[in-house]
Amino acid sequence: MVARATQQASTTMPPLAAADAFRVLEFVAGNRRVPHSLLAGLLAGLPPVSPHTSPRLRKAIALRALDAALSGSDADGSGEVLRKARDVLADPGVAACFPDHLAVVRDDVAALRRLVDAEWESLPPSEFELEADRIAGAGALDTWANADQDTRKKLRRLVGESTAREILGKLGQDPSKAPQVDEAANAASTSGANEGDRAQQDDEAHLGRGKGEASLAQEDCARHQQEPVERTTDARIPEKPVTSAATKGKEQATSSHVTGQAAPDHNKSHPVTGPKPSLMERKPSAIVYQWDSGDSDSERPSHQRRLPNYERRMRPPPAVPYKTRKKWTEIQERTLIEGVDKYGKGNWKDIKIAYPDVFQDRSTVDMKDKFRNMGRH
DNA sequence: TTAGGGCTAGTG
DNA sequence: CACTAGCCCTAA
Repeated sequence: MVARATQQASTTMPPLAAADAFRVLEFVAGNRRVPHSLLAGLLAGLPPVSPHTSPRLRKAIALRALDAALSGSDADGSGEVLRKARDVLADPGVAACFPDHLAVVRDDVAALRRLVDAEWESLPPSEFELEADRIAGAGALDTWANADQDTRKKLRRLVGESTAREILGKLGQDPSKAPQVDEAANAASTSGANEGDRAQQDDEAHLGRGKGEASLAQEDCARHQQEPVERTTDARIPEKPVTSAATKGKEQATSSHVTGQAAPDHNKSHPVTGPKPSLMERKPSAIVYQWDSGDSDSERPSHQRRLPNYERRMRPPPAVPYKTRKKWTEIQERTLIEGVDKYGKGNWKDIKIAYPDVFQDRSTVDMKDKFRNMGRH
């Protein structure tokens, strides 16, 4: 399966850029649950990666070597395990990864194992995880708050519709709140300065996170990386195949349901196609393979740990997202008219650039649509 | 980037 | 139910 996966990757996907290969490897190598054989398969399928840029990767590789050395039994008292571990630690590159204490405990296998466990636990988060945290995790509100409309669109693609809604909701654009509340908030904060505060409070309240920033994210990620490996049966990335003429027609027919809720599907006889593919949103049809977790495995020394059983289990489809609508303020309407007077109808880009504050959360298409609506009466 | 077609949440 | 405003999608 590993072989198949890597083969798949190398044949059906464009070759990974070195930087991306690095991220993949950095992420996978640092997950202790991923067996070394699997990592080796991955390495074979990726462009060459230099570990030198990432402490996490360096350390993960060193820890894997130590794990391998410590995996044998030392019950026979031959000292074989200890000798292997010493060999590994003799490598200055490995020793450099553990400046603190690990290199000191060279003749106590049990202590060494405990320390290796601790080192795994404290492995810094991968770039993937940090980035995910920035766009959909603890840092999401900041990132989204500072993103312009186009960037938000991209973010939305990445995190998926329901997560995007959740984040926007926390940013104070919650569609479930009464519109006048939204209006009031709008009027009160032309600058949006207090949005951040409120967002942060919301974030902490909703996510149960009271601690601060970077360290928090790190903790979070460190924890996640030791969590179960999930994998859908449909793990191949290109969810949306190259659009052929035939599928285009279908798509057009259904596309507008995409953002709508539980598409009523009236008068359309074909099956409802899912929302735009997102890298982070779960497909309703996805099947999850998951390590079963509920045991006290972490209490055992690493060499006695078993890889948990691989268990197939269905996940329910994600909650159906709702749409956010933002009413145009009077200022925006007036400015739009002024802009059209000044720059001419159709030069939406110019108008947007001319009044960046007013149209910060409006795309040029929004402006075009609004002007069309305004002209209808 | 823009124009235009079309869908739908929200409102009365 | 009808209508409108806001938004999305695609072609050009």
